Amino acid sequence: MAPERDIPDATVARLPVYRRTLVGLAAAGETTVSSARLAELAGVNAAKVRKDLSRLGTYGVRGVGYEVENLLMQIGEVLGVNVDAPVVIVGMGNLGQALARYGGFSTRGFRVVALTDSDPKKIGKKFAGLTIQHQDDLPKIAKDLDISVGIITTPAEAAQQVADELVAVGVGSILNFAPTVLNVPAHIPIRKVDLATELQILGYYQHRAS
Amino acid sequence: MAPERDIPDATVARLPVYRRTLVGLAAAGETTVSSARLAELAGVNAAKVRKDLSRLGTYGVRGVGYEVENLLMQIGEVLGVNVDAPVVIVGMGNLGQALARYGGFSTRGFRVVALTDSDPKKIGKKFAGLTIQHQDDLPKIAKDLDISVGIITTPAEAAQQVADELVAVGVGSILNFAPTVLNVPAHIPIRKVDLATELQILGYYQHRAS
DNA sequence: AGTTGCTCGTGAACACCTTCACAAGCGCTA
DNA sequence: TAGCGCTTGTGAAGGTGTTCACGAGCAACT
Ligand SMILES: NC(=O)c1ccc[n+]([C@@H]2O[C@H](COP(=O)([O-])OP(=O)(O)OC[C@H]3O[C@@H](n4cnc5c(N)ncnc54)[C@H](O)[C@@H]3O)[C@@H](O)[C@H]2O)c1
Ligand SMILES: NC(=O)c1ccc[n+]([C@@H]2O[C@H](COP(=O)([O-])OP(=O)(O)OC[C@H]3O[C@@H](n4cnc5c(N)ncnc54)[C@H](O)[C@@H]3O)[C@@H](O)[C@H]2O)c1
Repeated sequence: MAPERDIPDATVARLPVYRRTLVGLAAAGETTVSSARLAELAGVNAAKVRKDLSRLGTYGVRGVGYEVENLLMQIGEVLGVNVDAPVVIVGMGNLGQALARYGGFSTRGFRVVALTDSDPKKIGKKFAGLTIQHQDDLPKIAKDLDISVGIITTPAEAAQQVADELVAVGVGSILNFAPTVLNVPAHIPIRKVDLATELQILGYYQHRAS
Repeated sequence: MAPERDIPDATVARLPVYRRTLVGLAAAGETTVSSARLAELAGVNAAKVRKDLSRLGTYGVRGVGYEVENLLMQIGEVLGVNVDAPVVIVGMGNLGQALARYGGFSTRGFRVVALTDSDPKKIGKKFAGLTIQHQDDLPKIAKDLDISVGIITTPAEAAQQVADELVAVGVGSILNFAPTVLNVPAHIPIRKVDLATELQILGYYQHRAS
């Protein structure tokens, strides 16, 4: 039951990519895959794949490769994809609406179960079968639906306050789209998706090449 | 003129965060900032800030700190934020529309100048002052507007094809939102923004904590 | 000018990650 | 059972990134 502990961060970050690749292979009817092939499809080095997978306690078969289904199950176990985590999206502007309508969550172990906003004009509107509720009702929503993940898509100025509210109602992890650094207790995992930062990084490499 | 070469990847990835922080400080009327303060606001270690900034050839003043305006200019120079890079968004679905309406590009050196899609029903629609054009017209668009950056927000299945088309018309860098690994020539910088991956990484850390 | 307090820049140590290279192991065939 | 081809798992080496710790330098005040 217990997945192996202490998987390196770099490995954890690659597991979802392996998983996605394996889902594709399984759909194509492949039953086994070598580290070399998986590496090519996932865009990484083959030795890295083997080292990563060995961290799971997963063992491949020498001379043959890894069993696709088995590997999928093991990675799913480690990532917790097999449990369905309830998600709330806070801030139903441009981005929040796009996320609410996105269908790619369900196959990855996440289910958007609530949408909130602080703008009275938005309350009551529907997206993808859910009604936007007021941010002030978050405590009740979180309790009723046992919210586990919070996604922040508010303007940067409101993001810290929203993060505090999410932590207060017991959310277990946070994904932040607002371009600002958030302070949360150390035990709450938090990650950011920062489009503008990515573009600027690209800017550097392109700029430098010329 | 020439910025220092060979800035480590890890440093480059942090420069946009420093920049954003400095913009905030400048707006608040601060003229100098210490590495300790900048570190706290940017959520990193102070020694790291100093090492990063020393890579720019930027010099602070001992006993005082760094001059905010000067630092902003230097980072902007390195990132190429001071030139206005024309951007095309390919795939005007949920996400593409949200990005098209997003106002945060202009202050970071990027300007969305064209939107394309392959769905005839979407051609001609307007977003944020731009009209969606057909993907087949990309060569002409790229030439006329001197497109420098391509953002891919199509379904994963179409992403590689779109990437090839972007490369063919001479785009200088690519930002990919589709959950798939893209193959592009080595000289084209490419980065991905992968929401589902981020959620799964969070899943691991949350799962593990329990 | 001398002293004090603060902050930078950086060498050195450490931790983490990647890559190479190869022995060990598996399945298949004869 | 022996031999062969293929692929894994991992020790070791090399590289990158982080953090510590401290000398050096500037400003301000006496
Ligand atoms: N739209 C994009 O493509 C894009 C791209 C990159 C980053 N971002 C970032 O994502 C965030 C959202 O962007 P957007 O374009 O959707 O902005 P938006 O202004 O369209 O939407 C923000 C929403 O948050 C709500 N809100 C504000 N304060 C709130 C609070 N305290 N509690 C709950 N809801 C609150 C607003 O009512 C609004 O509906 C911003 O931080 C932006 O910088 C957006
Ligand atoms: N919407 C989200 O919140 C979200 C979140 C994470 C990832 N993504 C990813 O971003 C991508 C877009 O998501 P979406 O929800 O906007 O999808 P969507 O289906 O709403 O939009 C895709 C658009 O791309 C267009 N398109 C398809 N093939 C094309 C081609 N060859 N050339 C040009 N345009 C083409 C379609 O006509 C459509 O308008 C997907 O890969 C999705 O997995 C989306």
